[in-house]
Amino acid sequence: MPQLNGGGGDDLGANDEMIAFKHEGDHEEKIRESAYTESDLADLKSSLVNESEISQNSNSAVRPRQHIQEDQRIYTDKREHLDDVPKHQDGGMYKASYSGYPFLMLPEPYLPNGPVSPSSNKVSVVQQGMHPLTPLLPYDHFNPSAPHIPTDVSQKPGVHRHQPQEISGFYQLPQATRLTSTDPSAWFSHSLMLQSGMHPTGIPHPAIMPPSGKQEHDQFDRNIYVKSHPEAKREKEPKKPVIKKPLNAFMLYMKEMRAKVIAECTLKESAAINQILGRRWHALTREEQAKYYDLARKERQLHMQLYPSWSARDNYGKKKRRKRDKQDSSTDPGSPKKCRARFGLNQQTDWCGPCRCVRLSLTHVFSSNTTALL
DNA sequence: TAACCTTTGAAGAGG
DNA sequence: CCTCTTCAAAGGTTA
Repeated sequence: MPQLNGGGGDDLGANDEMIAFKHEGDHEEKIRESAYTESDLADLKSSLVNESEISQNSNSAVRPRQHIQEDQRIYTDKREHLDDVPKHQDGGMYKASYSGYPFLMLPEPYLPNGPVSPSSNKVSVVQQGMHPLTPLLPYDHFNPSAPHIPTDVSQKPGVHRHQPQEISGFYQLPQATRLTSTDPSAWFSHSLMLQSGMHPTGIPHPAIMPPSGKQEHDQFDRNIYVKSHPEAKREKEPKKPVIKKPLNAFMLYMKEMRAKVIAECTLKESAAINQILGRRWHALTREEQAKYYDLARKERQLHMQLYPSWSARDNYGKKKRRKRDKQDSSTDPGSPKKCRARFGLNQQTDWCGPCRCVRLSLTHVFSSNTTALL
């Protein structure tokens, strides 16, 4: 997979973004689908969804190299477009206040009472009664009224003590929830967080996980490890808390949209939900995706500042994996993804539940997008 | 009980 | 430089 400019590039998207459904079988599915007679509206819609994806992706997910390069050229345009977004947002979008998230400031369209961007209505990220990104932002445990605000910022060498102006602007706390300290660096104390899994405000950072890696919501408040048995813990040798990877754009999108898809679909199986979300992700406009790329970029920036010495490599091997036989699911009859390929559109009664739901969801996506576009 | 499944994207490793 | 692998989330499923 082509690499983004991880350094100064500060990308908003991945280079292969235009190569949709790189995973096995999608190309095959598309071919099969296009071969079917469009006997019902749902099928038509579904096909058109794929067509739109295909057209975005130069007609196929599996193509000769020159086509891929073409994609990358196209994608470069997209990147340029995406790169523009934060520039616009620097003008103040991210200075908008947002309660519940300590670091990331959100563009106005995200605000519960803020203006709604007309471009953001296709797959709305705004949810009733809550901040639209609340479900995806892992920091909703943040308690601005935390009594403990350390005045002593860790002097650990190598840790950035002063947030760049850009960051402090981006991560400016909302008025109602702002800490009494006006020094953003006071929010971040690397050594403190590493030692205790806690944010210097006394609030644990979501990226910090117990060595077990297992999330225990009652103890961690989402991702945050809080020792419940300090004595017992003390006996064990102090293991370094696991600092998780920052979430990428799609992960942020999934966090936000998962509940919505589950509600629409009654499914809870994450594998199926994620398939739906993956397709919906591709159905998003560039602008809509740009929001998440931008959020992810800021996540990475924040993560880098919080844990300058952290590397993704640190977590390699943390998960014990069974023999990952990376089987080609196109040859795996048990793969729920392949029901359409196996049974065809005309025998959807043979499809498993997840596949039926994926299809229904795609139909829904198509309807939404078409409505929005019209 | 813990890995698997499933998705995209980021990052690292290795050829 | 390119390709492959791993890990981020999540929750039902499976070994």
